[in-house]
Amino acid sequence: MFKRSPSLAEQVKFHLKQRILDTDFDKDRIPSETVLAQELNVSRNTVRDALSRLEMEGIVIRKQGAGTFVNRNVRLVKTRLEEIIPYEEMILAHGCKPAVDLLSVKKTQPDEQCAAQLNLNATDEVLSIEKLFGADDQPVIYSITFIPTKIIAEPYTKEDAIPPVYQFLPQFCRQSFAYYLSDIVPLVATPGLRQILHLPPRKLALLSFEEIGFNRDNEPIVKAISYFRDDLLRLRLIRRDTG
Amino acid sequence: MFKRSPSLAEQVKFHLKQRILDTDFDKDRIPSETVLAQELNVSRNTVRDALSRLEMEGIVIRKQGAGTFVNRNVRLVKTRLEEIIPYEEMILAHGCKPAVDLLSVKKTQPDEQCAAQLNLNATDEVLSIEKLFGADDQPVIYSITFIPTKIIAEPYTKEDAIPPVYQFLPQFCRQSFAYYLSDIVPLVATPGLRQILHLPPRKLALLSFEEIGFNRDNEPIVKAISYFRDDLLRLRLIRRDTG
DNA sequence: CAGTGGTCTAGACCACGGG
DNA sequence: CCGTGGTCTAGACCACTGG
Repeated sequence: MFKRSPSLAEQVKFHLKQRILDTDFDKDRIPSETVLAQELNVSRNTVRDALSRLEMEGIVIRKQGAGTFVNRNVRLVKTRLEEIIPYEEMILAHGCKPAVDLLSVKKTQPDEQCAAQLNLNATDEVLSIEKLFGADDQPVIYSITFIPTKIIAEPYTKEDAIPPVYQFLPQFCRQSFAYYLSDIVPLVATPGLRQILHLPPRKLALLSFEEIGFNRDNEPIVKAISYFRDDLLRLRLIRRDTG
Repeated sequence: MFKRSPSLAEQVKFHLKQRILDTDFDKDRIPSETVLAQELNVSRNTVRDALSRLEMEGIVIRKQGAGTFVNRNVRLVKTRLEEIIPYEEMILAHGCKPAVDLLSVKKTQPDEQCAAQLNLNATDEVLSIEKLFGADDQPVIYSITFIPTKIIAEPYTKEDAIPPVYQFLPQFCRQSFAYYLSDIVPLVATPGLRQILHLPPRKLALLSFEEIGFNRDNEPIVKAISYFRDDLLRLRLIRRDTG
């Protein structure tokens, strides 16, 4: 029934997700793990793996002794912070038409903080990429990305900077991407930001992400700052008791 | 070597965490899963379970074919948003002395939004609990919690409101607590908030959490709003590629 | 090539929930 | 009490990394 790659568990997860959307389970109750395992012809562990992922996303609630149930609340969760997803997808998940506008791509001298965060010398330069993301033709995210020029290994064009950085890095820098260390910072929009994001007069505060990206050798390879219209792009997440 | 409860995997995780702090592994490399399984006399799956949790916390990095390594960067992560932890612990993790000040406990009429979020009728009241958390005697978090009075089943005193709500609920409301659905919202501090949190003149923006808590039957049972001094209590997290 | 982590299986026992 | 999810085991094969 299933092939390998992506993993069986991932396929089972996808299958169940679809079934949850399509099917009306009795009282939102999902068949037991044993039954699912037999139906899908995989081991119970694999089913459990898939269900665990769905539970992490809040799509499903498990109760020992009772069963596994669909969580109808969590259609409200549009973004899962722990996962990196392209901003276009985030905008799509909010039901809007995404757009990307590449504002600029240029080599610059990093400021002191940025140089320190990326372990750069005084003479090292960075490639700075400015983008503006729109949702239904309204600007919602403004981001600046800094990549040390010394790690860029392949020739690139402006257009190559449009996709997410973590695709640029493997492609043009021969760098793996492992994870972001992200700070969530609130701020009062500066006049410059107000103009770029077309903020209405009443909208004063913005949310920003300040992120340092690391490769699999745990070396910092990219810095990114993103400013969000939190009123248009809700940042919502699920929090659980001590896992 | 280990007892059961908490789970073996949890104990192994704890054991490894200690060992990471105490031991200097060669080039930060942790023994292989097979070796650990033999040493600790548990199955490799259990070791993997423990390592997966450490990896989620960013404490460890795994590389297929190469090994598992300590991540020395992630001492910087003070808060894991996906997990609910008492604010006192969060403050402790920042290296500060935590304090709780119970500002008020009183029955009130919920506003329209709150009533809708908690599925309340027009006549239902809520117990509102105001707290102020300090770090090294400096106020850093101000929180208000709303619990529908109709679910309160046991007599309580003011002091019972000091611990986290998700302890109050099982104890006095016979309610299980399953998860929070949390919105992250930036805002410009109002004069009232400025006074409560003793904000310095330059500090304009605050971070707030607007959370609805659900029980295991997926019914909303509590609303909480928290305002953070993000400059004193850094909100930092690890983001990975699509799990 | 040997050794690592990644995935999957089949089977066992436990703890809990609801009838 | 039975059926559910929670935990653990032993063993297998794969994919990848590094020397």
